[in-house]
Amino acid sequence: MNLRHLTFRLLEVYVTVVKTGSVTAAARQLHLTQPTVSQQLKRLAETVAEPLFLSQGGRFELTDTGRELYRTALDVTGRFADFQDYLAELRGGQRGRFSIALVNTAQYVLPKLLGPYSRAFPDVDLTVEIGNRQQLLERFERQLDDIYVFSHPPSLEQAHAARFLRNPLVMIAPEQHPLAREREVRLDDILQERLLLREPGSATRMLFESWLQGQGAQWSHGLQMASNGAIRVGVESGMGLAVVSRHVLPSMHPGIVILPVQGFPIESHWHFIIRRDRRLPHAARGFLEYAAGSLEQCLPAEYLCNEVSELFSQTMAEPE
Amino acid sequence: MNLRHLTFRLLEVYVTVVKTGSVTAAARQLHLTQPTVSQQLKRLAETVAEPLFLSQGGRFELTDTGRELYRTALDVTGRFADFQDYLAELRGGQRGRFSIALVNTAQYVLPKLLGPYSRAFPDVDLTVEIGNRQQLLERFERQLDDIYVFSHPPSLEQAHAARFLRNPLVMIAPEQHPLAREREVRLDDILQERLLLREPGSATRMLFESWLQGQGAQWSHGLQMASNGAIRVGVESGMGLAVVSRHVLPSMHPGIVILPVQGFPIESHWHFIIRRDRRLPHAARGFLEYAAGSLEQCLPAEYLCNEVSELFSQTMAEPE
DNA sequence: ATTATATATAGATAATTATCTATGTTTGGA
DNA sequence: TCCAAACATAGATAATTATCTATATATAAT
Repeated sequence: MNLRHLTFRLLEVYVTVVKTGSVTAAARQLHLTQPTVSQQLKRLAETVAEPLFLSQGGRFELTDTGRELYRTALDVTGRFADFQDYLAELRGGQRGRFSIALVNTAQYVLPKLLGPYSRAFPDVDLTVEIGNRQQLLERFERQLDDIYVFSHPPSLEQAHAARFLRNPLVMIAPEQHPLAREREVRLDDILQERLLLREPGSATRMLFESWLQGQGAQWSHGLQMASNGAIRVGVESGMGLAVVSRHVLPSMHPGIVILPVQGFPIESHWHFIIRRDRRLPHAARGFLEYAAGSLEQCLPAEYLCNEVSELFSQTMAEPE
Repeated sequence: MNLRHLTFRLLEVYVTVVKTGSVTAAARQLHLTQPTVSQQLKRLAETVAEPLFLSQGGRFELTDTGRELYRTALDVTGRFADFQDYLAELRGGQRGRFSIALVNTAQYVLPKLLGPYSRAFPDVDLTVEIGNRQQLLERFERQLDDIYVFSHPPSLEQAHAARFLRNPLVMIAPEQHPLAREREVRLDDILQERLLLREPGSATRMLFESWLQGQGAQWSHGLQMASNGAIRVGVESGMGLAVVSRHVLPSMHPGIVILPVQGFPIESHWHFIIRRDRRLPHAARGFLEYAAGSLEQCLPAEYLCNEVSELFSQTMAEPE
């Protein structure tokens, strides 16, 4: 037999024999029969092609070679145990890396979850990608990320999705706006106003436009702005009205009011999305588990909609 | 597959692949075919149950797990290589231990060989046992030593033997002895003298007595002394004559003369003896090889009789 | 687009391992 | 001197490994 064919198991057996000082004891400890261990020893000695023990009978004593092999075996199995610890941590989601891609709007909220998570699992390397819906869809196509956050999941053929947070869209107006004090505002009352809109690839815009279409209405004047922050400031300084996620507004938002337009807020939800065909890193799974358990502590109760655990039942059910 | 069944060979393959950065190159280097290496990699990844590479196509990149495994594999195979170095040294006879048992008389000569040997191989642990023939025979029976030095080998059934040095027995007398100046002395002339003899178990005594018997003669007065040194001093101070190995006398030996008795010196040889049934430690073999090559440099030419290398042909011819 | 190169998959097989049960053989005590 | 405990040997078998040849597929460079 060649040294190459030496297995870790065999070294493990050898170490146990040396530690216990007895073949029979080692066999008991390893849940093997005594002859099995005897034969393993014999094979090991043949492999090394040097005697490892003196006195074949009764108790035995190590030769120098045996002692040297014992040292080697301890080092080697120990080093390997380290690697297995590494794997265990990895699998427990306490270590590793994953990437998560967010739609722009979600960046106002997700840090509240990601922050505590990162503090709890400092050995996980986390990459956060941000883009509008269009950009994210491209990343999704190219399988660049492990978890995506969309308000409307792409084709469920390829992905699993679970809602985790309400994302109400509200109509906002400057404080000085004539309708700012009304109890209720009808859509028709504002269709002539100027509306600040996100770019076409944006989810917020898509949602609003499809809602509008459902109402059979059409807006007259629009002005496109690339960021939610810019829109907020624009509204504040009287440039017009806008439809934004409720989360874009800080809890206190002087200078801006939410108009109680009929049919508003437009309800939508953010989802965690994972691809069916991509192996989910343990760390990513760990994050989702963390989210399932800690969403309540991290985010305001009024927006909660924790269905994250459904992801697990979906993925568990899948064939390997 | 279980991590236990992991072989060193597999790690070696993995390390080679990572080092060369290519399956094909690794295969060439290891004298394997490319599919073999591919499959080994696959098996390894299955064993670890984590992906080790990204991008199945073209060139690949290690994952974190792959890198960690690479580190582990390097450590482990490196540690194991150390052990193999140890084995190589052991087998080269540069390291290890053995014991050699000498008859009393040989202790006057063997240090001249053992000294240079020990300086040349400082990592060999050497034990030298000394006793008279009888004591050595007992050690031989109990298989306590690796090499024995006898003048007459015990049963060759059980042992291999090879002569390495002449051991002439001489008759010595005090300088003042009446026959000290004679050209030749007849045995009859001295049979009445007092003879200082070693104890019955001694080889020198046995040899001399059997020679005497061959001559049909018998000695009248004897006096037993336990050591060659004591005998030499005894003769020097006029206690009587003695038969000793020529090697017992220093090259200059004032106060003592060698009597030119008829039939003297009694010729005999020292042999290196090794048991057939006992595994010869590599270091012991190394010593014998050293002896075969360096006897000439270590011992006076007049006593040389280097047949040590015959031991090797004998042992080589033996079935395993 | 074509081709050359690198990698993956499939299918086969001899060698080896891991393990058992049953049965000898030593060896240290009672 | 005889026994019990520990170790070794033999023979058997299912699982696994190591390796091949032949073939398919993907990638990068003309």
